[in-house]
Amino acid sequence: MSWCTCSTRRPASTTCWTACGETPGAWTLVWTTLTECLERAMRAAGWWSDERPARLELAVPRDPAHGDWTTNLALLLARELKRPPRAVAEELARRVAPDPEVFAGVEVAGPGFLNFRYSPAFLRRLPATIVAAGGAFGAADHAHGLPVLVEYVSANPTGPLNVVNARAAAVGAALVRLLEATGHQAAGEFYVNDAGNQVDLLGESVAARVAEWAKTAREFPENGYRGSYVGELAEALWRERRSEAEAGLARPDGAAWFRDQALERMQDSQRRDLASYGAEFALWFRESSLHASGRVAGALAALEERGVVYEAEGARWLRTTGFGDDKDRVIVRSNGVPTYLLPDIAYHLDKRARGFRHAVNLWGPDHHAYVCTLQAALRAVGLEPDFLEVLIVQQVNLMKFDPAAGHSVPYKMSKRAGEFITLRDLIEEVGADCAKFFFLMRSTSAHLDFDLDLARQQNDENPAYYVQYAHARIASILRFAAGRGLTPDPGGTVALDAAEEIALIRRLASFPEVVRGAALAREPHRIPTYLVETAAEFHRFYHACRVVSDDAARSRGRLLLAAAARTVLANGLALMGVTAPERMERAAEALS
RNA sequence: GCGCCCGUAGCUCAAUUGGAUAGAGCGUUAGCCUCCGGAGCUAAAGGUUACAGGUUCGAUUCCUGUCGGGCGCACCA
Repeated sequence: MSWCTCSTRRPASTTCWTACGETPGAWTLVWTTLTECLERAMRAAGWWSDERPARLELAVPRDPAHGDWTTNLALLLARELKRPPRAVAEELARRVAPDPEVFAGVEVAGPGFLNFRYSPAFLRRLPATIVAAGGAFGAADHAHGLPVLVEYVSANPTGPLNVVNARAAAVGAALVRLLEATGHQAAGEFYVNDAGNQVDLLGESVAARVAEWAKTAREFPENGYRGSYVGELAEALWRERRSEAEAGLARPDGAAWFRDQALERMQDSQRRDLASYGAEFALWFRESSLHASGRVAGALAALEERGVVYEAEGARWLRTTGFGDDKDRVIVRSNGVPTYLLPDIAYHLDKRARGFRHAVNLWGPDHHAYVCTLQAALRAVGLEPDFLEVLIVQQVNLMKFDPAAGHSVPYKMSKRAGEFITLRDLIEEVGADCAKFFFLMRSTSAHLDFDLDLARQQNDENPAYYVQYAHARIASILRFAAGRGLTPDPGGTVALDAAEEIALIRRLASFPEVVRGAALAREPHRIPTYLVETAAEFHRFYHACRVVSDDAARSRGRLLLAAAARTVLANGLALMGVTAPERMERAAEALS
């Protein structure tokens, strides 16, 4: 193992976070070294205990007056030690020795906070560090390659994707990127429920529509799928595969052909929609493969071996009570057919068997009652208690402006069966970037009011353009400067000491911590929140500090800072799956 | 009836898992372009964080109860 030659002496493989130049493009958080620094101080004071690290809290304070990093460690210790918090803080402050290349020092403030402040030299160096790191800035190896499977969307293949699927797709894809950026080995997966009677029903519905083309009598199934896409599927089959379709209608067991055709085509359609939306899945996992490979039967055997299955009322029950569920669940019906729970167990055993150490599932609001059940079932079959983590993606209310009411009201979808707004409609209406930005802007667990009119507007009222505009504006400045032969100062040698310059640098410095927090809390919305604030910080800098001026040295220094801001904005947008445009053109205002 | 999510400025939402003076956008009002993109910036106004208790140095955050909104409560998936 090689070691970085700078003062941190960190193993080069885990990368050095200072601008020492030994491992450019690599960035380990200040967080890591501050944690170690506090650990040493506690050991020196004799206050160390092994469970301490898990509780150690470091944060970037809201108020810049409180420094660049802060910890409430002394306040927590004071309770255990039964000593005044200020006294504990003072003693810790005497013993911590933050790297002088990075921190100007530590101060005790308020009831007993320890506040750390970056050194001027570190701040001056930072823009060059960020630009050198490029797309890697913000990423850090926190999880050491922990394999995590994120399952999301997983819509039934019986119809087009809806707006909640669109929200889940935006959140899931962002989560995968966030986990990768924080050192997880993350994979996205789509679970296809192709084995239930829903798919049979779709097949029957399509067959009935094909029969209309064939002028054959065939009853449309009760509760069949009546959306216009069923008719379109039928027409496509009739035009492209007429002889097979006719044979399928004639045979008593011909429904299977329609089911398989409908399934393939629906899945292709969903795959195309999601790909155009930037949600790529490493695997589309079919439930039917679990049955075919014997894994469902295997799961049942594993459960029985553990003695958590019993018979009652002609069915077989899983004793999920005792593992956190409030009642036991049927896994094999009295007619011998498994319920959905059993393949779900088999599926998660398969996830674990494929090497994933953790599973994150994104489910719609109608499944939240099932969370406890499945988690209990997985514990019953012997998986780690916290193997499965479920995030509920809450519902979306599409809103439209109502002139009569004077404000936006929920957009009423057509009452006709099967008519609803699809993911594709939404992209055509407001654009993929805008849709993703709006979905990611809000906390996943909260209901979302999606204002269609606002999202469609290409003007200053649309928050989605604000961040993109800042990025495009920086690109424009760099183009303008290049035309005058000015490029960013690569060495970061020019002092940037205007208040707006320092405020911007400090904000850029906190990006890796925001990424870490967003990934850890599974809260992608922290990224757009941060980016909006960062864009605002940049605009303030832009208005206060003329970038390209007659002073070439100063111009190059400010160009470097602008380039660093662009790097952070681009990296944040990339995490969201939103494009970072080099230039933006306003659409024609004349459009109705 | 039971369970889960939510209740923060007129509206839509933040608030770094219990931290310091609760912040943005939209809307309202008043300002800022001889100059790098005005899709921008500055400022004002707007709050008993639904309500009542509790836990502690400290609560929008945690606990209990009440009110209000949403979603679930199958041998459907």
